Amino acid sequence: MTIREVAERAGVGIATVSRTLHNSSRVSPETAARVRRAMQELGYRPNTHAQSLVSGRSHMLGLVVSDIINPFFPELIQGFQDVALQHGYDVFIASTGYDSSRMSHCVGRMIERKVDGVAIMTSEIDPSLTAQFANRKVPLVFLDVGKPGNGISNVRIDYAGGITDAVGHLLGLGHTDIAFISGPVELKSARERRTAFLSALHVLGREQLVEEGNHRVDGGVSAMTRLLRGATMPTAVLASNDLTAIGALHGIHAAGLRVPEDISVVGFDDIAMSEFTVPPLTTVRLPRAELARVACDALLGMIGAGGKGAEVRLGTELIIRRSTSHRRTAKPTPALTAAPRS
Amino acid sequence: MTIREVAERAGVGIATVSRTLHNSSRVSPETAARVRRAMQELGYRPNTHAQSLVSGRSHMLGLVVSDIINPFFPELIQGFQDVALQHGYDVFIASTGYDSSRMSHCVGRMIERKVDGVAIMTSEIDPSLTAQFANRKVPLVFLDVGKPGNGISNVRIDYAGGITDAVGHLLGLGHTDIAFISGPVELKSARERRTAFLSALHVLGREQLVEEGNHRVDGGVSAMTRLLRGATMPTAVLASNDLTAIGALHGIHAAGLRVPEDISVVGFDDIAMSEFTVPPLTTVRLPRAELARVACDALLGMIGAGGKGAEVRLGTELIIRRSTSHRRTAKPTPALTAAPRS
DNA sequence: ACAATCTGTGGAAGCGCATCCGGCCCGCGG
DNA sequence: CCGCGGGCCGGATGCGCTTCCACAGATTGT
Repeated sequence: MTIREVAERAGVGIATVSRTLHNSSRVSPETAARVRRAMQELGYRPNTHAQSLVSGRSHMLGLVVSDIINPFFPELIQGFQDVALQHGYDVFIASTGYDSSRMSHCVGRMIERKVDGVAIMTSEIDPSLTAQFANRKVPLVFLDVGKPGNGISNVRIDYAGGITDAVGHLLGLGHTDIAFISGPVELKSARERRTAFLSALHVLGREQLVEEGNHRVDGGVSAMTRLLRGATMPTAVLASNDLTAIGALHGIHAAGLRVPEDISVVGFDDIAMSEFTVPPLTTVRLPRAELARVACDALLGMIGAGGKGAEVRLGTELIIRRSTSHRRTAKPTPALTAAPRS
Repeated sequence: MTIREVAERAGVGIATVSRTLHNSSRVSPETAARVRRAMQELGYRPNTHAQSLVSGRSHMLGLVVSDIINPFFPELIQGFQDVALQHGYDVFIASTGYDSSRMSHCVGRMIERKVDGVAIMTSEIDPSLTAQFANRKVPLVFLDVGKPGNGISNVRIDYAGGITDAVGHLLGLGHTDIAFISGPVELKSARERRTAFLSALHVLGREQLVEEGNHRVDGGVSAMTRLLRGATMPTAVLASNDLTAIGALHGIHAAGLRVPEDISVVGFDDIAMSEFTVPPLTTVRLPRAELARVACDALLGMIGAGGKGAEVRLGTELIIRRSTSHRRTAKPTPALTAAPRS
């Protein structure tokens, strides 16, 4: 099924078919209609590889994420795909799973497939890989870690603002023994949140409780367990992301304590699941849909205009649910609290 | 950067470069080494569009899922991609979001991009769309709903077995008032589970409580709420998938009841989150990684051999965690139970 | 010794398409 | 009535690659 067969059936030349396909004004309406009918009848589909070969563009966008299993990313992917599809682009997803060789492989494939632009929504990427894109003049959008320049844009999230809001909320509830469960230190965005926590609590002038997690549930569980065994038990815990907070919820429950009566918990991201945890999680919403839209728009803008990159800033929003409450005057011990498990 | 430049630099013909690229034995080792060095120095990458144009194959596999936000699918996607990548294939993901026009659009793009095979991991697909693939001799793998044939394979999950196990577990714990929260009736796999539940409980010879959900958390919440308001309150609830079960957990907690003391809950799927709910969810594991592997293998097999399709069956496994326990002798009412919320 | 193979290589055709360029026909002004 | 411009259209070309075919030189069998 080629353009030639369509041309034959419609009784026109192949050039006319091609023009019709692209809604060129240089085809008379009657001819166009005839061509379109022929395409319809034959079930014709243009071969994108031939199109790409001739045009040098693939109408594909690359999207690099670190872990598709992390609920943060599917929502991002969805939003990104929505925008891309609207503009006639397809999305080529690379989930690296924190594996640098796989990452490198995927970058290679993207180059071979001649993606028109790439959104790198993870900070765990080797600069030599991004350089490969830059060398080939592939527009890039980074999350947090990019420096805007020629063909490079960056979306910056105001993590510090979000953390400050969360700490303010906890302080307002009377909490002073507030612990933080951080993400992996290698992650720039995680370090940023940790730093913001520390400086937000600096006013209290005392040593702060910080445990390291891994931005996954299991890390939250073990960090929480360590916190519970510590000398000073916190009355509130702020987690670097929602998965970690869910882990904390789990850890607290396993220790026979209750949320928020005994300990308040705050997350970060507002993944879909947070609304339905037990109890529903107070968290800082990171606007993923908007992030996706902004990133995709930035990419499309650079493709179209070949223009300079830009930096876009995105704020956050505190979502108060039921995992936070006023600090209790008397701190309970596990022994005094009925274990909710039979 | 084309094959011609590489040929020039290596002092050979383009045919030799192409042969080197494909590790043809018809190139002398010395020449091959020279060519490879030239490719290295130039940072050469073959243009896949040219390759696809000439070969008619794209080395891409399509993967159709209904909702990438549903945690079931990211894990499936991950597994599928793993296998595909190992065999040198890239994956083109279409998340339809239950929108048939988007679905149709994505199918069109897959055809245009000449995918070598498609895994359709959702039953919500219009037969006319799958026919488009079949007409073009694109191998297909279905989940549950396919009839194996020429170029069509099917992976069948033993939902009935899983449901029977779950019901058996509950029966063994002394429960007799067991409710079921089904998925959407349009979904064949959901109907299958519902039917299995009904026939597994047929032995009790009484009317069964069934509420309809939507395979999402919110549907689980509202179905559970309805159940709690009903004339006979169940002592155990079986949900059609884990998301629904999580919703049930939420609904029970919101009503001031406890799991599993007051009501036992069982899910289906065993998504990653189930391990960390409060309390951890007893559920029926659907082997997603294996499902992905089997589906991808089936596809690759059909591509390679052009062979007939086959049907593969996959069993399930009951995972017992903490959301189920023995039936209490005295059923509590909400008023008698301390509401765990301040 | 010569022919018959075999090995390593290069040239050229063609995959399906977009697009440049040239040709046709119509209607207009001179 | 002729020339000329503009609106439509068709053919040729080339995108980068694979692969068929041709060919030169080396190797073997007879």
